[in-house]
Amino acid sequence: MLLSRGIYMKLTIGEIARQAGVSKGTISRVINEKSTVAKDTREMVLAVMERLGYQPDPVARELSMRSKHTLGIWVGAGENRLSPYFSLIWRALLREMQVRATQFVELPADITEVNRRFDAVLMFRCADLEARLAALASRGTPAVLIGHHPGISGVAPDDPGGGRLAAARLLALGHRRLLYLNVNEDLQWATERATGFQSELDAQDLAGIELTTRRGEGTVLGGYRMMRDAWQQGLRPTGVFCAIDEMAVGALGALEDFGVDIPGQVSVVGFDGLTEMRPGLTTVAQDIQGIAHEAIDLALAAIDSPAVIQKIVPVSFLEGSTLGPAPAGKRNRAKA
Amino acid sequence: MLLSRGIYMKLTIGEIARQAGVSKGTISRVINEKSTVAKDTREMVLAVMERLGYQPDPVARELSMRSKHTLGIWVGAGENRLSPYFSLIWRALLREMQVRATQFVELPADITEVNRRFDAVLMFRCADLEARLAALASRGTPAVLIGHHPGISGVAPDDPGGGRLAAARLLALGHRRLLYLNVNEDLQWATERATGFQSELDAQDLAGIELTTRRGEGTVLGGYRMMRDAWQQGLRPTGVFCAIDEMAVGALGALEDFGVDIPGQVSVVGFDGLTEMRPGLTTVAQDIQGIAHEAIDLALAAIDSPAVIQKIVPVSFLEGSTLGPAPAGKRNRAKA
DNA sequence: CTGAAAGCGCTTACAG
DNA sequence: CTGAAAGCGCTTACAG
Repeated sequence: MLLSRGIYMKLTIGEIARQAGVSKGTISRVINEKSTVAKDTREMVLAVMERLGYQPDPVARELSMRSKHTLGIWVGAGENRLSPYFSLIWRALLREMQVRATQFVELPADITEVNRRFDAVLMFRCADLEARLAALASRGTPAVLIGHHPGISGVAPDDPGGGRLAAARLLALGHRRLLYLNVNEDLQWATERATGFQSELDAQDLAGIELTTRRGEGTVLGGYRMMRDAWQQGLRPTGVFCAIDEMAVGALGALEDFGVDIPGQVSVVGFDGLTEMRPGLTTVAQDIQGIAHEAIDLALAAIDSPAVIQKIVPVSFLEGSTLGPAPAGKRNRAKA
Repeated sequence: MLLSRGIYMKLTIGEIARQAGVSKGTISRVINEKSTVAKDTREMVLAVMERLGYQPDPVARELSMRSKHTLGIWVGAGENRLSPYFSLIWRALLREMQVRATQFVELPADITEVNRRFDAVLMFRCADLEARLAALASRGTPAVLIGHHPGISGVAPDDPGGGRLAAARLLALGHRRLLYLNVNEDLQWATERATGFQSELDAQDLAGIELTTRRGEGTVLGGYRMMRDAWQQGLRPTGVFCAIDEMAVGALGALEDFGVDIPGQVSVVGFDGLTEMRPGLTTVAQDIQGIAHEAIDLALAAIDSPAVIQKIVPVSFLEGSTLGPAPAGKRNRAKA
């Protein structure tokens, strides 16, 4: 449909207002779902927007709506920015800030270069966390962590719960000989996933449970090597739980190379929910968008109050094609 | 330093203008490096901005500057959005659009859901490219490709040149027994990298060159498996060139598992420049930011003109620790 | 070389 | 329930 002022004119709230015969304020109220618009008016406006394919301009919304706050995201040198998980959480944060009309800026790794004032800063867990927190504290800038750490607001997935979930599902399917592939660094989330897994095994206290734990590099290659070595050394788990999906992908690769039937002989469960990496992967999924949402909430809250709030976002079990019942006849039988 | 209107006030151009004793217009001209500002004025303004740690608000700039155009990025279902390369190009595009004050929006995978009008759309190469181009053409929306394709504007790295570069370096270091690990899909860039590599070998026409090519999955695991199998089958290249860095990382892993000295016995060269994945990786690096820059240029140009422009962005050779001279005594010697 | 003013597209008190 | 108007922080003709 031709717009009256020329086809290349950007569609704005003004044009919608004109065609709908109401004021721009009313259009805005419809967009923002304010309750103060008459039903008829609302529907008429929506129809016009629909007909013209109008979408409000996010940049203008942001400038107009925003809280006057600037949030920084501080990615240090340590994080693996190329990891799939990081890529997802990053995009989730962007999307969230756009929706919340909050300005965000990426800080340089070296904070001494930062001249600009930030109302709050979002960080990821990293090796030099303490130093960074000190740097922020000395500037009086509140910090919020994706992860958790004593004395600072943060949001993290339910790592222990995820570990328990994985254990419960494996046990319910009859798996007794279990292998846990962990990362070789002492990372808090890794510890919690392991602890959760173990606690569920303890809680169920079934006969014949055998758990072997191995540690290695938290990558596809790391998972591959651990699984390959374990198998070569005669370990014959029926259920494998991996601290992160990358390792699960590697472990699956190794099992495939041995001609092992999945999930006929061995079931594999990962953690994070990156099924895009490996369609059909069974995994404990993080709610990445939810975490991003909470992180922004916490950051905004931290500007006004020094209260430390730690949020846990639930995880869910994504059942794919790499999980099945333990092979018949092997249940409860001791390792060869 | 305390701002006169309260410490929590957002620092704006108005405050800088007030403290510098000039108008907002002048501040803006300094920010934008217009040549029409007196040297003294400029320096004074810069000093004030520096002292206060002022940074212009990108959102306001965008709203005020922008070309009135909306660019869409169309990521289909096909791309591996979790790949490191995708993650980097995505962030580069974001940054570029921010700098260029161009509005951008991600389109849903299914274009029939798109009601909104886009002035141009940026796409990546994918399986259903033709169908997508047709969909855009029927709407009269110009498309620009990251990659290249007949009849459509696009920007791509110099894939053939990169292949040649890799070959030239390996040859110059005395490597004669070469292995090329390629992806198992017929992707244009893969073909061009291979062709470039081969063409340099042909051009130099040295004695004793042996090139083996293998194809496999374009992942770390794929590279690992190809290298492992090749080695197990007795292939003893001194130089390995991989179509993408992921494969190089995998190949290096396999060689490590065999206890092969790198680069003493074998040199490995990747493609893309993802040294973050593997510090010290020798690789043909793409200029990702440059590609993003050109892509936006082309998209903006496509709005005004139907001309088809194909841009090639140069690559560079990143010399890391996985490249060295061919082992002495093995040069020019035939394979065992 | 610089200032005053209009404008980017939207939101939101303030009236009515 | 709705309109008119001011404002978000910046840029850019237009004068001078």
